[in-house]
Amino acid sequence: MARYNAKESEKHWQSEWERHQLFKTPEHGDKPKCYVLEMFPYPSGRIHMGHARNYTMGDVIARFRRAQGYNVLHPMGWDAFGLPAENAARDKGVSPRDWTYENIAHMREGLKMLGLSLDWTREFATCDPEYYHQQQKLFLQFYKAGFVYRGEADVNWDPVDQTVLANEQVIDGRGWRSGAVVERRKLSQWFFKITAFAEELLAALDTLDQWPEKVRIMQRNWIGKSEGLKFQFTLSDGGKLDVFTTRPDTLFGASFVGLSPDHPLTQELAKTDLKLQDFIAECRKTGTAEAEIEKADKLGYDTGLTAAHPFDPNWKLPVMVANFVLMGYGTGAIFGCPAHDQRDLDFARKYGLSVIPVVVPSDADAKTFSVGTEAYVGPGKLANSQFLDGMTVEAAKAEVAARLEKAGIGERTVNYRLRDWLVSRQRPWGCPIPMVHCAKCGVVALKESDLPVLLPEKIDFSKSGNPLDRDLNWKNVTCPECGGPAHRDTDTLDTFADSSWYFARFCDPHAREPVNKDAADYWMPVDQYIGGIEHAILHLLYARFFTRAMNRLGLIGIQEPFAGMFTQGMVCHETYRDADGWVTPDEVVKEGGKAYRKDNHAPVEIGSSEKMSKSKKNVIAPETIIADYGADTIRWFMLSDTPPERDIEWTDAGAEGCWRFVQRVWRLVSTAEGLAPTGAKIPADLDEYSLGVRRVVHRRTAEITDHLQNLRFNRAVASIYELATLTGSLNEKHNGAVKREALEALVLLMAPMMPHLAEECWRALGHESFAAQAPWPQFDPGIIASNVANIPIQVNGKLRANMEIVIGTSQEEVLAKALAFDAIVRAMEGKPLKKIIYVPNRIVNIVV
RNA sequence: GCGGGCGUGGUGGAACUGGUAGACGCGCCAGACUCAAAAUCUGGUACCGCAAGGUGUGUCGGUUCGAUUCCGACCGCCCGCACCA
Repeated sequence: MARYNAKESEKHWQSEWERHQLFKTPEHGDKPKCYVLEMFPYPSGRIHMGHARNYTMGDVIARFRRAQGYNVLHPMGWDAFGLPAENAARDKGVSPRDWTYENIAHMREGLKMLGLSLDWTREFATCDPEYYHQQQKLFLQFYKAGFVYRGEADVNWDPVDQTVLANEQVIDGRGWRSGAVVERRKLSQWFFKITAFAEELLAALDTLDQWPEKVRIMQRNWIGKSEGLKFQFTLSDGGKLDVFTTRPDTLFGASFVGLSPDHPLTQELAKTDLKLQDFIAECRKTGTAEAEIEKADKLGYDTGLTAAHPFDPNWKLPVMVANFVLMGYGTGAIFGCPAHDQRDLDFARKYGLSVIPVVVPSDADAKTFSVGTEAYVGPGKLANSQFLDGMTVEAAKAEVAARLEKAGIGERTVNYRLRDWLVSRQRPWGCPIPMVHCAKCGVVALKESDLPVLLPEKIDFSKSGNPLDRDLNWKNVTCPECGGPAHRDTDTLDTFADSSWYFARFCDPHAREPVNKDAADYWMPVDQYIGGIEHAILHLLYARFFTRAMNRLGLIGIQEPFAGMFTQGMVCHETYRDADGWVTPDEVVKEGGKAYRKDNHAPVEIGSSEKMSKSKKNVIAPETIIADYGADTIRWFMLSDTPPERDIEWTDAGAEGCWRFVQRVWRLVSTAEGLAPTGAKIPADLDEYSLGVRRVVHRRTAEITDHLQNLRFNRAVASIYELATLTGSLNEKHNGAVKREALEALVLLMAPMMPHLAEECWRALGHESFAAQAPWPQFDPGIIASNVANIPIQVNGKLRANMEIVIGTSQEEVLAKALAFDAIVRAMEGKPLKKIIYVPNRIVNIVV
């Protein structure tokens, strides 16, 4: 018997599949449809283990559904605009376009080596002019429908490179290339009005029952609906100030009024207050990232103004500008109640403001209750609050709201944390925004007939700033309204826009409109979407928004793009380091649990397992593994052991184990003896010996089907191991047709996971057809059923004995048998029987 | 800071709606085959104990006849936070 040659076999079957166009999307027909999609990759140059994991899972679903008789759409494309291409262009002097398409070519080969059942005829890249042309049309339609508007937003500005920086390009407050201290600057930019859909996007989460609960929770929190009260303070200079609060009940605990540094009133005051200008400048040194702003030390500036308490005009609260008050949330102004909000408390302690507890927990005394360094945010009764004293938090909220509404200075409002989506990017490698700025007509939208706005052939990265802004040939145009001189918008769209509708485009990737409605009506929504948890919020929310906006425009019939969602975990590996820093796995040999350098045998420290990353040098390239063991081995590894939603650790030992299993299956099939011919009927009068085998085969078939339906790949793998062990134990005493049934079940059940090996085995079993086209094995519940059950017997919840009963044995009989066991008698000795619990056909528990 | 998640043998993990904790894989140990090694096959493997038995699912507490599973508090690690994708 020859060893299984994965390299040859995989190449052979991949070309056979392609020659017979097995994975070309079928015509609509009357079969049920199944749209399987994995998040398309950024073409970084090489596939990595994360891709291998993600695309293997999707491929298993696609192949499984095809076998079950579904029409399957399983496409692939490229999320091809973005920063890395610009960085490469700047560093290596290549064009971002060439760099990107070369990477795509490499990665396409890498993916093909995995044996994925993709319809490559539908492939596109978001940087294809054809794709971003359609995206520009969408932008114009969104604009006409009022889903796009112009507003101001902060950006990270690098004063040396004269450019806007992404958050990841800001390191410790400095530009990553120039090292210059980054400033926050305001720019006039384009926004998508996602907040118009806030309530819908929130409410519809409840309908997404095939999404992970944690993703829905994250989205819910991100949208951040809060019901609260907006009310007005009267200031000492006679002005009015609106604040928003979700805790009106704590109004008597107020000790200051906080203004955002970006609040219009702050800006107004700064005009005549140099120190405030300095303070605002200081606040702007903090980056634009929320985490950074909230982690920064609390800073405040006393404006000298005071605000009168709405229930006591003589009670004056200082009005302070505070760096932790965000302009984008509520009204950009708050009242601070230090006793019941941690940020306010930190701030109050720093600036010596009073801390008055007004909500007292039920087990504390109002007279002595005080707040130290930790704010009390739990439930309780109101105190120190005049007419609110003794009320619950909820009642007090309602009371304050009612009184302020009656006084005409307050209004109950709903507020969302969700902000509108800023889509302008000052970058040259993105989808150009199809707008023109005219001195006379202002901002003018292009006509559809003027599209596409193509990126310039050559993008000049030799100087600082945005290349599109400097390319006057490209930038200068005539105004579509008045024909006078005008210039293009030199910003491009956030690459999140590109990935917000590509799934709809795959339904007909070359349609003359963004979306072919007929095709989308058939294929959408995506039945199973798979991707990383890191996209749980933004990408999914933006895609949901796009789909709704397109729905309003009549471009698509559905509201929610992804019926089923699954987020897979990351791929990790041990890290190694020596005195000179990180060491790559292939520079290391391991002996007896210790690691050494291959070249000079110097000891290497083994570090924790972490997400594979270039920076920690703990990357294993899928191509290497495929070259050594083949695609089926890497696929099997990705599906084995670790539940798909959890992080997986790549280990050499595990890979070798998978490889051995590939060989074992091949040996089982190729050396099988005494099989009945293909298509042989199983005799009705089977002996118990062969019947027992059938029972297990059908039981495993049922299990594996169920596991795959629920994306429990690791469990399916475990069941296949058990099935393999069973087929290995078959001998000359077993019926030949039963043996064939067992082996064919093994091959077809593993086929979605190890498709190449399955084809080879299918041939070896005498079939001329493709395993990839064979129908999914069926199981017969009548064969699975067993008439005996094992019953554990416990005394006081502790296992003492086991017995076998015939299912349906009466309770009396079961208990009598249980009480007769030696071990039970011994365990009960000298203790009076209290009661017996019997769960039919499951367990007996004797309480003494 | 805010939000989300995870924690079970030497190791990855399994345990359906609260009902025998450790399926299956890796590793390790023993045996078979072999001149030998590799590969393969068979058996064993939570911990303590000769055994009877006892102890065990991050820690502490609670509910229950019975808790890995439900509740509360804590500890540790990981992810997201709007210009990375």
